[in-house]
Amino acid sequence: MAGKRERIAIRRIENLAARQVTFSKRRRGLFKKAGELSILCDAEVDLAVFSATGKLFQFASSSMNQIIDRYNSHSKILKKADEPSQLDLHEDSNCARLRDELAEASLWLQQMRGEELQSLNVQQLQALEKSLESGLGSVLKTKSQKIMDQISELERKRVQLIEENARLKEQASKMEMQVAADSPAVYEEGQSSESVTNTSYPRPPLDTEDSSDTSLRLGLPLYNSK
Amino acid sequence: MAGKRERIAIRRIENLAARQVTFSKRRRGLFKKAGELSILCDAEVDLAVFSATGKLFQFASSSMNQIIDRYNSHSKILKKADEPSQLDLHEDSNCARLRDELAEASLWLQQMRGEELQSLNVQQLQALEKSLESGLGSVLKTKSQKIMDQISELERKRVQLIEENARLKEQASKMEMQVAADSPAVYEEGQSSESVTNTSYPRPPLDTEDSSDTSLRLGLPLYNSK
DNA sequence: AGCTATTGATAAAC
DNA sequence: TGTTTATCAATAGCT
Repeated sequence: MAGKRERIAIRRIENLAARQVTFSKRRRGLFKKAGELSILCDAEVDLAVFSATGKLFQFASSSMNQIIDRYNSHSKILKKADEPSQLDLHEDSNCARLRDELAEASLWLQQMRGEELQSLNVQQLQALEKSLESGLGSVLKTKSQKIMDQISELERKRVQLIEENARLKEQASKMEMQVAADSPAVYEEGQSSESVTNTSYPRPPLDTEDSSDTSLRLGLPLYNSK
Repeated sequence: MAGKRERIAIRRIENLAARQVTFSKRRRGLFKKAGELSILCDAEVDLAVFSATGKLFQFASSSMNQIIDRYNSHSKILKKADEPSQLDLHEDSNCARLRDELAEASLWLQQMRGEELQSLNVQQLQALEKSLESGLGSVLKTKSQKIMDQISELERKRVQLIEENARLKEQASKMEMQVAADSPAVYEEGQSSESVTNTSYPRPPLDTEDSSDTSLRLGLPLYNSK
C-alpha cells in the first residue's frame, strides 16, 4: 500500500507542495510536544512559528502569552475555556493595561520585522517604511561611528606601542653597547639595529594582540546561538 | 540491560528527579524539532521554555531573535530566579513579567527607530541593521502588492463601467429613436451619437465616483488599527 | 486528507 | 548528566 519511508536530510525542502505538507505535519508534532513538555514538567513553553508565507501559529502555556494570542487567532477561546477563573479573577486594571500595551508593542515589533503586514493599509505601510528607513539610517550611522571609534582607539594604542617599542629598542641598544664594551669580540648588533629601523615604518604584525581583539569585535561573529 | 519502555500519561510527573530528567530530554528533543522545522520548511520558529525553577531556554531561527536572546536572557533569568513559588506569586510574577516584557519591547521599538543605540556593540548593531533591512523589504513588498491589487481592482471596475456605459448609451439611443419616430420634427441626435462614440475612447472623467474612492484608499488613511 | 513502513524520540535502567 | 536498549511516537512517501 503505502509508506516506503526514507530518512531525509535536514535542509530546505525544495518542492513547494512537499514543503507545505511537511510544514503542516511537523508543526502539529512540534506543538503537541510543546504542550506535553509544559504539562509533564510543569514548565512554561512559548512557541511561535511563522510559515514562509507569513502565517503565524502560536502556542503558549502561560496566561500572559495567551493574551498575545488574542491578536492572532482562535486559541484564546480554547485556552480560556480550560481555565476561566484563573485569569479573570486575578487581573487588576493595571495588569490589564500592561497586557494591552505589551500586545500592542508586540504587534509593532512584528510589523517592524516585516510580519503581520496584511492588516495595514498602504498609507500605514508607507509610514512604517519611512520609520524603518530612518531607523536603519541611525543604526548605520551609529555603527560607523562605533567602528571609527574602535579604529581610533586602535590607532592610539598602536602609536603608544610604537613609542614604547622605540624606547625599549633604544634601551636594548644601550645595554648591548655596554655588553659590547665588556666583550668586544662578540658581534650581535645586526638584529637590534634592524628592529630600531623598523620602528620608523611600523608593520601590522607588531600589534598582534590588540588588533586581533579589535578585528573580532569589528567584523566577525563570535557566537551563533543556533 | 536497560529499557522496558512504557507509554506514559500526559500529566505532571510527580517525582522531582524523574521530572527533571524528562524535562532535560524532552526539551532537547523539542529544540531539535524546532530547528528542523525552521530549516526544512523555511519557517521562522521562536521557542522559549522556562523550567519550573525559572531557568530559561530559548531557540530562535531569525537573527533578530537571536540577538534578543542574548540581550535579554540575563535579566529574564534573574527575574525568574527571584520567584520561588509560582503558585503563591502567580499574580505578582505575571505582572512583573508583563512589566519586564513591556520594557524590553519598548526598548526594542526605540532601537528599531534608531534611538538608544549607544548601549549596543557593533555586532548587535549589525544584527539590528540586518533585521531592519529585512523588515523594510517585507514592507516594500507588501506595499507594492497592495498597490498593484488596488490598481487591478480599479482597472476591473473601470472596464465594468465602460461596459455598463456602452449598454446605457445603446439603450438611450434606442429610446431616442423611438422618441424620434413619435415626433420626427425634433432633432436631438447629435449628443447621443457623440456619447456612443466616446465609449470607444474612454476618458478619465467617466469613472468619477470610483476613482475618488480608490484615491482615498491609496493616499489617505481610512482606518487606524489601534 | 488517510495509511504504513521506517526513522526518530525517549522511558527506564545503569 | 551520558549511554544503552526496548518501545512508543512521529512522519516520509503514497494514494
